[in-house]
Amino acid sequence: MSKKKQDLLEHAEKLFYQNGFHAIGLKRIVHDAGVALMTLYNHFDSKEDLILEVLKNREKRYFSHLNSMAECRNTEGTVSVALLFAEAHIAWLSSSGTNGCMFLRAKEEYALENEEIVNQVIAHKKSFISFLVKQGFSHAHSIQLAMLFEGATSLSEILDVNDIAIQFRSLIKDSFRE
Amino acid sequence: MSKKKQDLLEHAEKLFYQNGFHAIGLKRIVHDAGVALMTLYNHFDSKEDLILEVLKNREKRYFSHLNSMAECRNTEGTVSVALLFAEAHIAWLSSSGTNGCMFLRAKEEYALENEEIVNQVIAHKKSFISFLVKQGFSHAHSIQLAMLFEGATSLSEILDVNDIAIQFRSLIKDSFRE
DNA sequence: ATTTATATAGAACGATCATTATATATTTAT
DNA sequence: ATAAATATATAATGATCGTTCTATATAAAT
Repeated sequence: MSKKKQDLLEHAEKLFYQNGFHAIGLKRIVHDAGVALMTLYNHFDSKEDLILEVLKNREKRYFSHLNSMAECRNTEGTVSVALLFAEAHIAWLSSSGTNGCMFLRAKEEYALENEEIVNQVIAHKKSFISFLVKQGFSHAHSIQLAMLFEGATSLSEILDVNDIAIQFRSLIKDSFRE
Repeated sequence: MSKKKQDLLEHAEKLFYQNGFHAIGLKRIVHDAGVALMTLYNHFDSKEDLILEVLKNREKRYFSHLNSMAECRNTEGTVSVALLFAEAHIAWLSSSGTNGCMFLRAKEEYALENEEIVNQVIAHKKSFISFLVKQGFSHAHSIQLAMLFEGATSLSEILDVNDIAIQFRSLIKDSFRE
């Protein structure tokens, strides 16, 4: 991929996450990326196309992050594995910032405006649940884990991530004990 | 309160929730409320002031909703009480729509733009946790409950609320059993 | 070296944004 | 009935929005 395109994706992701999608203009994105406005339109059809690609990029990175954790999985047992992914998610939250889930925010902002964005976010969340099922969790347990993950993400906007991590682990131990 | 003002608050809340705060213009709000633009500025200092009042209004309604549930609390015991509030929250989600938590969305959109909005949302979430503590839950359990509530709200954007309710109750039973 | 592709700055487009001004009307209170 | 308060429609403000056009410059490929 072109370096300019990569710069655009990176700065767009950061700005969208910190300010929201409607709140940030393309002028600001190209300025921060150090790129001309026409270069953006050379790589992306529209702002909403840029948003779609930003989300695809972020999804790929998030799953890579989880998978890299799953690899060093020397332990079996539902609790341990769930705790493993919980730590991975907490680590993601710590480095990602405290502005909620970017996917859900995109869906919320474009709920009535862009069906493609909405569908892509729904697909992402469903494939996250599928990912958990593939890891050996039951469907019910996967939904429960997903709920806990979303809850941790939201609450990290209000409370310290370390305090959340403690209760996060505690909830998992109680719900997944064998 | 003036009826015009109430109409404005109601339509603003609905439009903000469905479209986002930056995405919706004041023209659209006054049009839907059947009111002149200057009437809005007669009742509110600015768009962001309107947002603050919408959130205050919603917070009042949400806590009223929870309290009306707490009143018909003929049962004691941590699990039963937690389940009671869980049902109240599920009922709120069912009637509120599936676009996430309006408070967090406001905080996210104005994170770098309006400190007052951010602080009001943080205060709201903290007073929700305080509410739980007042209901007799430990601090740790209150944070856990808050996390579950937020998770249910987020996940209701993706899955059917009834399916969520099942796992929601299951998580509470596991974590709050005496 | 010449062609082809990509990036540049800057202006223009039409639209919409929040906000203010103006001047007329309607409602409410005394 | 008279005065005060509130609501109305409309337009203007200056700014910003996403997108397109133009014309020049840089870079890559043949």
